[in-house]
Amino acid sequence: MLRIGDMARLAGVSIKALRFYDEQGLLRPAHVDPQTGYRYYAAEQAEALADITNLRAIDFSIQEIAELLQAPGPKPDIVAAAIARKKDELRRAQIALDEKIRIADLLAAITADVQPSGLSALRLTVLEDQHVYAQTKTVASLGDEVTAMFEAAETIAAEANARADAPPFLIFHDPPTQRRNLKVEVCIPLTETDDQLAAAKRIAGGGHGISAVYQGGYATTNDLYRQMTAWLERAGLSADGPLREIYHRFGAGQEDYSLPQKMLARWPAEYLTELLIPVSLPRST
Amino acid sequence: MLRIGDMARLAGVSIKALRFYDEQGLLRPAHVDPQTGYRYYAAEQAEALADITNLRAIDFSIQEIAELLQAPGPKPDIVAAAIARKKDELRRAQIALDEKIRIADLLAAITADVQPSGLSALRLTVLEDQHVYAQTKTVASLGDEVTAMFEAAETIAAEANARADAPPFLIFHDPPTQRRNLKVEVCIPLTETDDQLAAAKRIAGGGHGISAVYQGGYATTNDLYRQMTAWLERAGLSADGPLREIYHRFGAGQEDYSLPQKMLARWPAEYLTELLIPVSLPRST
DNA sequence: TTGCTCCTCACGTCACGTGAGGTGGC
DNA sequence: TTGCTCCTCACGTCACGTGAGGTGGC
Repeated sequence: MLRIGDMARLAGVSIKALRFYDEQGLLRPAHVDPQTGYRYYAAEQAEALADITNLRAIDFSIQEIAELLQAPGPKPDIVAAAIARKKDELRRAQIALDEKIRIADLLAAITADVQPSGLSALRLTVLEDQHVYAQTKTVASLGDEVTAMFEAAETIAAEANARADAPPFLIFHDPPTQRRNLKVEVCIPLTETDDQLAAAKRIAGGGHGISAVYQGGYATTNDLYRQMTAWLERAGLSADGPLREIYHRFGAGQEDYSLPQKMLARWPAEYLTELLIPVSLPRST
Repeated sequence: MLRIGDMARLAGVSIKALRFYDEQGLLRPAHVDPQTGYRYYAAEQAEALADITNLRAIDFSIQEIAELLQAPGPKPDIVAAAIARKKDELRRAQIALDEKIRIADLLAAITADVQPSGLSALRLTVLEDQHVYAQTKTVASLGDEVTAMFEAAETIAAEANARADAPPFLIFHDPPTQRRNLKVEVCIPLTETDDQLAAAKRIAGGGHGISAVYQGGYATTNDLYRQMTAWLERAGLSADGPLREIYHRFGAGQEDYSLPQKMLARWPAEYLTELLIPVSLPRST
């Protein structure tokens, strides 16, 4: 019989870890002295412990190991399948890590330029899947024509009772700096389940964007957009999709629909608008 | 002024996160209503929050961010340097992950063969740096000659008062299955600081090994060794260095030295011996 | 007025590490 | 006998998430 310290040294784990495995029921000592509480392990238990440390080395959790070792059926097959699944998990973690390194590069590139911390104002955004009601149109100019599109779209979404609790947005298929005849797409977020509406569609996420928020009327959109693209350019990055303008707080007619209070502003000074430029992450370096 | 929910939506964080940042002093609301405790944020605070979320996205801890934002000096430089350091950290994490995937492959390969869980008996070991007193010699056969080498080595280490609290081991520069004239190296672990002893040296770690522990006399060494190499071979792996036999519990003369009780056994049946075969991890797949 | 938003506790997470304070074993 | 080993609490970790139970605001 081995005392806990012997077992720990033999297996290269801490005494605390062995006590923890005992407590969790993962590896009970072969014998516990009822007087002293001393744990005694059989030499053969080193094998069970090896199972545990081997699996811990590839990020199996204690619970996963417990389930694995209790599972009925042929052990080697079950363990092999579990390792294969874990490997997939590790690969996904690797992809996530790689993405983080590329984001670090992106942030580093931006830092050089933007004030005051170097990062402020620009926020990295992860684009999510979205269900929207969408209408695309080439408008002579921004303004009333776009407002009318939003009013109509909100009304339709409200009638279908499918509006989600998220801000509407505008996709600029032409840059906003192009004053005349720009193709724009009005988008109203819908609850995920709805697919009754004809113009409902899904915008696939997965990518990243750089966004900035500003307060006030829409007169500043163009300036900010120009500044953002200048920053991106100097950072060696470029847009990877059309600009989105997201209306977090805005003025609305609400004749045939109504919006939650939090989205509404009485005066342009209270508008809250986000400009979002999709970007692709730099190559890993 | 924005309420906590508005701020959260705008920045893509949870309300709970904002309360936590407040509590941690990372981002205090511009105003807190003394009556209700309601937190109100200024729209400009969205920029400070963007800093936080940007840095969180690349695994900065809350504390790191707090230190970074408080640090004196030119922000963009400080932030850029911190991002560079974090990138190194992420790279190291990536290397560690890659290693785990390769270990998963190694374990999967072994699983197919070994009973009962498929992993038992074989334990993955990470080789550490070690300081040892070492003597190499070609012995006619294993047995008394090796024992004498250990006795002499223990005595010398004891005289130098440099013995570390770790088991002695033998390196087989020839396979143990070669019965006659094998080159072996006797190693006694030393405390790290000692370099007075002439035959003291450092064994560099960093690699991995596969090890198995057995109880009893040394007659079984060869059998187990053969079994282990057979397992490795069938798993498509091969040894990447000489076999080590590590004596966790053994018989010793102790004439001119003495060892801690835990290392000693009275009879061969109580011996505890580990066989360790260095292996290189499979290529990442 | 009625939901909706916000508030403050309090607890859970994960696999142990770090003491504190005390006893058993060779 | 004296260290050495072991024991059991109790608390900390990290960045929030998940309620519970209650109040403010439009």
